[in-house]
Parts: sequence; structure tokens; C-alpha cells
Amino acid sequence: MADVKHRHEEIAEALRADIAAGTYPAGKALPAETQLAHRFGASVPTVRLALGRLQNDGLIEKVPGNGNYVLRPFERITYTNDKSVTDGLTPTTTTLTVEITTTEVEADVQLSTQLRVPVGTRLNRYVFLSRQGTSPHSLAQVYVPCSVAELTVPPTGWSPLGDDIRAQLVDRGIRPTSTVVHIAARLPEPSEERQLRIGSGTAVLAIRRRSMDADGRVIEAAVLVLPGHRSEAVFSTHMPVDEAEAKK
Amino acid sequence: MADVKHRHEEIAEALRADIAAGTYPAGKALPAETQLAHRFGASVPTVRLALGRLQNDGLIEKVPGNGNYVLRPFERITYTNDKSVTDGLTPTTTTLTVEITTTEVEADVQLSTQLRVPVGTRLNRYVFLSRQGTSPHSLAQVYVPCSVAELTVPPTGWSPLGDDIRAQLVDRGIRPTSTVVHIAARLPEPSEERQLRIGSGTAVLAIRRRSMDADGRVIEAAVLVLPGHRSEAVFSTHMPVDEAEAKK
DNA sequence: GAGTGGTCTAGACCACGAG
DNA sequence: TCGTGGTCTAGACCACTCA
Repeated sequence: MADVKHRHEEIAEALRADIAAGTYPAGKALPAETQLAHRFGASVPTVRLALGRLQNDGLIEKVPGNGNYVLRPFERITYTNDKSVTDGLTPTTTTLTVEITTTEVEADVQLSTQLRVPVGTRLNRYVFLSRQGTSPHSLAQVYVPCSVAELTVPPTGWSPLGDDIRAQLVDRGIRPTSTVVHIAARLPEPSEERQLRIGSGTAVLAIRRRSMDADGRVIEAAVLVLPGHRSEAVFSTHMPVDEAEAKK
Repeated sequence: MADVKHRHEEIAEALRADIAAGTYPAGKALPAETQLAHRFGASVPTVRLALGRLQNDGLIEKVPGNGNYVLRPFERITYTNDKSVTDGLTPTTTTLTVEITTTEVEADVQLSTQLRVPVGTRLNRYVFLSRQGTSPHSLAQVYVPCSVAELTVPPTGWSPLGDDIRAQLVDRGIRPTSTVVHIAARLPEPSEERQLRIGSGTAVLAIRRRSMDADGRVIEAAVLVLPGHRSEAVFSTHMPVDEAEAKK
């Protein structure tokens, strides 16, 4: 059971130790893969397997044609339905910067089902890309039908999860009274790999949200992609005893 | 953007098409990897990359020393906090069988924090392994402190998510009034790979749950591991307007 | 243009399962 | 024993980045 084999795991552990020891400081690149291969007496593909593990753990960032860079420890992101939890963790966003790009799109099949609008409906799309330093950290896309509101959004925001939009909607008196969140674990799509600089073997938390107002109209929908090793979703539910009694 | 490259993706698509077309029926093994390599004019490692993708998608099952077997389409599992959603989907469990094994354990550090009990506290652990046919489908571990209840649990159950235990607790008048759920996406640990027969590159949805009664006592905790390609978590929250008014 | 990572090849050896 | 998948090697070519 105590497998001593797997050359690439040994190499991964050795590199992890080196990084922890400060041999390769954060922000600097590792030696080239060919050099690492020579140093460990292994082949390049084997070294690449080891580097892939470090990348999936969020320890390094692979930059094609440039090098493998040691990352600073990442802030963790917590997605939650309970604002009291968020408030306790607000220092989370201190070192994150959030870029927002706004585009107008027409609903395709997927968006039309998520927003419950006809295909072709005009939507405003807000893409939130958060970074820690220069490294991409999380990706959020928020959709608001043009018929619901026309928001003017600054190019930088405060929430890596796109809460800027919900806050603006509330400011305008558009309050979500019902929210449904779907959460899945999957591997990143190629475009997400590039945008987030994660490996194809990194698990991501894929969150789809739909917010409705009192009339049942969808006022906002979001698609979040959070790298698994630095994010978590937390949901807390409180059920009064009488309600617990009622069901069954 | 329309990448035509990536030999192993082409091969993966070709194999997907063959499986969908019935060339390789469910339950049967694919040709050997060397034969596939010859047929596609590619090398074995490249074919293995393609097969790895199919495995991560839950289309095939790799059995070492034996072959690569085509799987039947899997039932999807939905974890939810909203029982009305579950009720609409109960046919889900029709083709699943659930094995339950009961053991008594002492709380280690991790369990003691999750259950908020001292290290060494006696706990009953119930392991739920669900299968579709002979293929493992999901894994759930439920913990109940011995001081809360001593349940007698049959060796087979109905819920792949361990809800049998919650139901029994409710029957005894032990009602959870508050539940906190943590959800993460990660790659499987080696033991999970073996138990669920998934590849090391398959993303899993890791769900930790803690249920408390009105006194704040933890009455039950659970750790669920659900293969990402066949599971999803859904949370719905309903917020009365006045409450929305109250916050902020 | 020099160096980097990204991909693929061809072949080797091992551990495991079935006959 | 034989065939299978699991791992690793050594080397090749390409695309990309940066000076």
C-alpha cells in the first residue's frame, strides 16, 4: 500500500520540498524542464508529469514558451448563500483585483434555458476576471437581460464572484427573492485553462446561479468557474422545528 | 481557436463516435491499446491519452491487466437541500443498489473538528457504496456520535447519499434544525480511485455536511465523494422580501 | 534567433489477470 | 504463459515568448 514507486511522484515531492524550503522563491521560474530532467536523472515527459501535479495543486504556473513559475500561496475563495459567513471572511478580497468587461450578447440555447428567455433575447454580459498579482484567480460571467436593467459597470470591481451586479440590482430596487444554484465538479475547458492558467488536469468548481424576483422573472444568472484547489462553496440552511415537523 | 490539432482528441472523438454508434457495445471491452494505436496510426501513449479522456467522461472503465470496458450510461446523482426537488427526481434511484457497512471508530483530528467533539470520541460510521450494476457509483460516509444514537442499519439501503441515517434520526425524534454543507472540487485520492473505479484525472465533488439540532449539538456529519461527470449539487434559497429589505 | 514549453513517437520493462 | 494496461525513456518537431 505504501507505494514507493512512481518516479514522477518522487520528483513532485522533491520539487515541493524545494519550493517550501525557498530554493525556488515565489515569483521566480523553475529551471527549464530539460535541466530538471537531467538533475533528477529522468526524462522530460516524466518531469512534466511531476510539474503537472504541482500545477494542479496550484503551486506553479506554466507559461508556454517562457517557464514554470512558482506561485505565491493563493487566497481561498468561498462561495456562500449565507452573507453572515461572507462578512466574517471579507479580508479574503484584500489582495485580489477584479477586471470587468461588459459586452452585449444574444441568448443562445444554453443561456435561454438558464435565464428562461427566448433564444436571441438581448442580454448584458459582465465578465469578472479576478487576479492575485498578475496570476488569474477566478472567472465569473454574469448575465442580465436588457429588459431588466441597463447597468453601467466600472472596469474594475470588488467581488471575484460578480456580486457587484447583484448589489447594483438591489440598489435599483430589483431584489432577488429566490435563487437556485447548481454546482458541478469537472475539468476545465480549453478556454478556461488559458484564462485561468491552470492545467487540463485541475478540477474546477463550476457554479451556475439563477436569481428570480417575486414575480418569478429571472433577473440575473451567473456562471462561475473556480479552480478547485483554492475555492469552496458553503451552504447553510436553518430549519425551524415546526417546519421540520410539517414535512414528512 | 478552432484547433484541428491534438491527435489524442481526434482519437477520443472517433472512439466516442464508435461507442455511440454501437460499434463497441456497453459491457464489452475495447480492442487492446496496441491494436487501437495501429488502427489510428498513433503511438500507444497517445491512444492512452485519448482513453484517459473517455475514462474521465465516464464512458469507459479501465481494468488493469484486462481491458478497457465500455460502460452503460450512468444515472445522475443530485445532491440538494430542497426536498421538493428530490421528490421530482426520485426515479433516479431505481437502478442503483446501495451497500451499507457499519463500523465503530474513534474521532481523529479531522472528524473531531467536523463533529465538534473531542478527539477519541466514539462514533458510528456508516459507509454507503452505491452501484449501478457492478460498477461503483458513489461513496458516502456518515458519522453519528454514539452519544446521540445507536442505530441498527441494514446492509442495504435506498439512498446513495446516506439519507437513510437522517431518516432514522428523524424517526427517533432527533431533528436537524441547522445544516452546513461545504462543497469542493478536487481530484480523487488513490483509495477513492480504487473504490469508485475512476481515473486519477476524474474530478470529484467532495461534500462535507454537518447537521445540528436545536441545542447546537452536532447529531450527524457526512463526507460524500461523487464523481463529477455524473453528479451535481443543487441549492435553492427563498428570501422573503422583508428579509431582503432588512439586510444592507 | 535562442530558449521555452506542448505534443508525439517508438520502444522498453514491469505488474497484474486469466487461461 | 501470454496478453493486458501502467510507467518510463530518449529523442524529435512545432509554436510560442522574449530579447
